[in-house]
Amino acid sequence: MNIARVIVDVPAKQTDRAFDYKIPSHLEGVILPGMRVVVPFGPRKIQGFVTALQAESDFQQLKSISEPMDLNPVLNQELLTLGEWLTEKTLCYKISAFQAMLPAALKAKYEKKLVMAKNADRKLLPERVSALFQKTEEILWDDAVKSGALPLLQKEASNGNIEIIYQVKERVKKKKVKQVFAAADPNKLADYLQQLPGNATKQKEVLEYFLHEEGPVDQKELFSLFGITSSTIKGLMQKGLLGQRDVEIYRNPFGDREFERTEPLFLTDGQRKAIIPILNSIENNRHETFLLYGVTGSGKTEVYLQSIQRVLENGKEAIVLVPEISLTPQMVKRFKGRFGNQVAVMHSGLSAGEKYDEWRKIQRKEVKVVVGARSAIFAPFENLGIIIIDEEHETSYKQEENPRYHARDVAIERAGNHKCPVVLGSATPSLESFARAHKGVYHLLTLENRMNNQALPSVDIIDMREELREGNRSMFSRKLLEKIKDRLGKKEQIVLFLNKRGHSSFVMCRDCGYVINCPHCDISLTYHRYNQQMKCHYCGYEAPVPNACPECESEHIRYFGTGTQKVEEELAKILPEAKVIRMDVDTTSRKGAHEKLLDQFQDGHADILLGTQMIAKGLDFPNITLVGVLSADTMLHLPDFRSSEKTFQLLTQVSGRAGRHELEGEVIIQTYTPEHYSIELAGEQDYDKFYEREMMVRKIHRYPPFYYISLVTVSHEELMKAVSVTEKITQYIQSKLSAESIVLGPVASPIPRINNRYRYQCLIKYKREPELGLALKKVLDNYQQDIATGGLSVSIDLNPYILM
DNA sequence: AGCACGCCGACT
DNA sequence: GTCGGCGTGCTC
Repeated sequence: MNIARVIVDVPAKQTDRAFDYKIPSHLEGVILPGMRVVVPFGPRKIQGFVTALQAESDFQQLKSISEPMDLNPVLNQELLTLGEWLTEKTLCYKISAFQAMLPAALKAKYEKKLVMAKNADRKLLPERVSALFQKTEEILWDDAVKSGALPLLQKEASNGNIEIIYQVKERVKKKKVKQVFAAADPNKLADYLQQLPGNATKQKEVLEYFLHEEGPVDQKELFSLFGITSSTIKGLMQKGLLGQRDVEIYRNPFGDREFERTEPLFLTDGQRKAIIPILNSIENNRHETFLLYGVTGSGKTEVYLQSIQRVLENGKEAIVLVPEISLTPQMVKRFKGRFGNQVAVMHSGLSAGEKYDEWRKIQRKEVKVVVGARSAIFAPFENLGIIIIDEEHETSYKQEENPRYHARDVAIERAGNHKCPVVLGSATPSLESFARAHKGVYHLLTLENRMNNQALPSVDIIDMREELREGNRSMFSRKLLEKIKDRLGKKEQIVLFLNKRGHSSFVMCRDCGYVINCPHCDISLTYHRYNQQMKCHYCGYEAPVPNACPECESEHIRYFGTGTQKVEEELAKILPEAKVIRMDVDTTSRKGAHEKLLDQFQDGHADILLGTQMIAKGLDFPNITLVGVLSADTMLHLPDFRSSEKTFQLLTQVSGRAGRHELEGEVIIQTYTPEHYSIELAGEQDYDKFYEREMMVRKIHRYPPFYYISLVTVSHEELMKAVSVTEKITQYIQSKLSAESIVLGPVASPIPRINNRYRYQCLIKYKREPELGLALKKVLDNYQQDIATGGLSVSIDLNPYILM
């Protein structure tokens, strides 16, 4: 078994297979499946993943593995197999699947450099070249290109005077601290202490310290303790009195924060009824998917916590997924509070190094629970007892780049491997999941009442067209304003929700109606007030607001649409006494800002919390009695068959923020389309009715959950190329499918151009097409050349969540 | 994805 | 005659 099958780090069709390598004798038994290795590949060296060991290979001229990159495999057998599965399910490259399962820190970094050959005679080198090597031993390739001396250097390389080397490097280093310890016994230290000259005061102090404390001490601590620098330590080390070593440590994103321990709460009848089947499944090692459907505030989290507790008692591990956006300190607190340092947390707010450290805690079995966003589903546990997905309906569980996986699917696959339950929790389940629960594919568990039986808040829907007709042109309806004033008077708190950050959404000329678009994308530019710039959210293009309309030269340029910033300004104008905290991507991007703002609000330092998406979930403050949704329809008109569902879910989630404790809550929803069923039913907080209504719509239009959908998006710099390729793909797919399936296309994408690339697409709706995956694979094969060199891009999503 | 190899046009 | 353009095919 001295041959390794290796998947190399070259994401391309032609290299999407295993390459065999010899394992050099000194590495036999060291190299194991799941390890990262450095291998020679053509003239360069690259990273690869060992997927298996074997005794023989069909290939004649095997090369040898250069070196291992890990002491222990980073992928266990289950994850290796899961990688294969991912590849098939999402049509991605094997290497992409493996990399998606690991923290980004483990992705290789490559360096290409030039060094002088060992036997090269400096004097024989051209002057320009030897001058370059005067300062450094090695020259980075990119620097060589910039210097313009590359042709010369290459010539010397072919003469054998210069070597081109390829290096594979780690992206992130393990964090280490230097520790100092006594390297001699106390007697010897005491002896030396005597011999030291009187002016060596610092050395004396340090030695005296080590007479009592022999143990390793962080060097930093010594520095601050005695006001010394490393030279003092070095001096003592040279005398053989002290020793120094590097110790690996974890970065600690939570500081030395203590989390207050909590005990399991007494379950309500409803919770108890819901948890029994889950515990049953845990005890019997049964793979089963539960849909835990409970209104906001019904205590789903406690059900999760106690299920996990049972899993831990059985010596197994748990994965909890929460949407990125609600992975708030509040959420972390609940899990760390219950399970202490058995919990690892993985979310995008952590640096690459911090994520890597949390991942290593899992890998080393130092923790038993991981709470994290989408990618935490790949946590390298080996003894999973439960997987929980909170806010199951959230679209952020779908990865929108390759591999385009849905965490829910991965969860069910992994739970199948481990014979353990999956719990999907939501107050507003996705139609797909609720339908599956109805069909009995998932086991439906319902929490009907809020804890302490609080009433759901009362919801008022305000028709903003009516307001306009009656002369109210502000963004606040009279009723909302009145209620806000009322709460301000009572010292109760208010949450205002707006689904848009920034200032205005687009810039338009009032005279001719010209909307300023991005020159590279077919999308309007967004106005950002802080720097007076218009920005494209797709390609990053930025430009100042023009003084005059580019079309008609009118100076009546106006900003349309309302963002959080603008609301904040407006509030300051009409309610100057109100203290407002604004929470959106712009105010929470700094580390810890999120928590700080929430703490401020909780401590009553503000009356109004104004924010986007991110305040829709998880907030649980007793003093909130009014929730205002400033514009319910912002997402309703998106070209997306799920827009009604998303609107309903969002409104329901936001409404749930009010009146969770003793005080009763009220919700005001402002809208221009009050008659739309998703808004009307959100007002009535009737999920079941919404489900029925929406299912009818989906059935008529043949969308999920009645049909599966797949989306092929083609893009190219030339419009005609994009169109013709999409046309051919559409025809081919059509010819491969049964009569019940529907192929829509080719049509321009909802955003027909991004970054100067034209985008066309083809949507496939089907009930059963076992051959579709194969056909789509063939499509990719067929256009492989154009994709590789012709600037063509073909992306395939087998279950898209964003149709743009 | 790189990179080498190879086959054609424009220059010392 | 050679330098360098980028099309083609290979990487264990």
